[in-house]
Amino acid sequence: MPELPTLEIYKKYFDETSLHQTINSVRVVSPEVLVETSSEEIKETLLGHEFIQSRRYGKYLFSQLDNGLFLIMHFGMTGFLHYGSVDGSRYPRLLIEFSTGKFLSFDDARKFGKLGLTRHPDEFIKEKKLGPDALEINFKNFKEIFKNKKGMIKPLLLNQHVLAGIGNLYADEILYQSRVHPLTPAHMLDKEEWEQLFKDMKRVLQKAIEYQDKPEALPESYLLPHRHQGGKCPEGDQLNIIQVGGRTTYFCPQRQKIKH
DNA sequence: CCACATGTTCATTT
DNA sequence: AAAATGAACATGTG
Repeated sequence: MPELPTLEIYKKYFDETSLHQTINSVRVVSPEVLVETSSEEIKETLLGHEFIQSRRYGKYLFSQLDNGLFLIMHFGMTGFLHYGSVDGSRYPRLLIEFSTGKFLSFDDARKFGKLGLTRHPDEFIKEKKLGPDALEINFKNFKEIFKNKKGMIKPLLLNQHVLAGIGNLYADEILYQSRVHPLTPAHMLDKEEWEQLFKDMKRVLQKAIEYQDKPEALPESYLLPHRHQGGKCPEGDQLNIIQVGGRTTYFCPQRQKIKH
């Protein structure tokens, strides 16, 4: 489920389990997930060192080592971290063993995840042309990034170059909360709708983190618990399912009317 | 066997 | 440059 709230949970998990322990062994199980680095370089960088802190930006987690380098982690669609014994991880791609005998596994069945190294996360973020982080951005900048954008609102929310962190599920939730139709051209939204969208984006992301990124467990008044075939809007209408920018999109035709 | 999946990137076309 | 569309990536699940 790796969207921003997921990453926030992963960061907490990483910080609580994997800091300040010397790394005793490193196994790159699937070199295919490495970007601009090699198994050898990963080993050299990690071995004998320890993680001292981490930073989340959008859907990325940067884990800093005591040698100044950062392990970059992106979790794709099915990636997650597991700390403990090796058995707890079915599809390990990178296995780190600490001096305590415990393992940290970067697990990713589908291998859409990516691992890399950098000395400067800010440079990496710049090179990747990532937009502002959805949880950090203020309203002024939020308005600014959509200025002159003519595209549909949902693909823009999903575009990591515009705004970093929002994925398919929470994009649907944010638009639902804001009563904005996913196909609405960005320039059609008025000032009040932008304010609503900004407010709901923050609220949804924070709520998702509060609920441990379990979309199904959100309150009944949210879209996500009903986001499945045959699901109904809490207000009674049948949810519509359409494709937007190649992604499956759920919305309530009553709540979210297209403007024109 | 088929359809679908929380993400990103690239090619093609408008 | 922008924006829309579709495919590709690799693999599990229903």
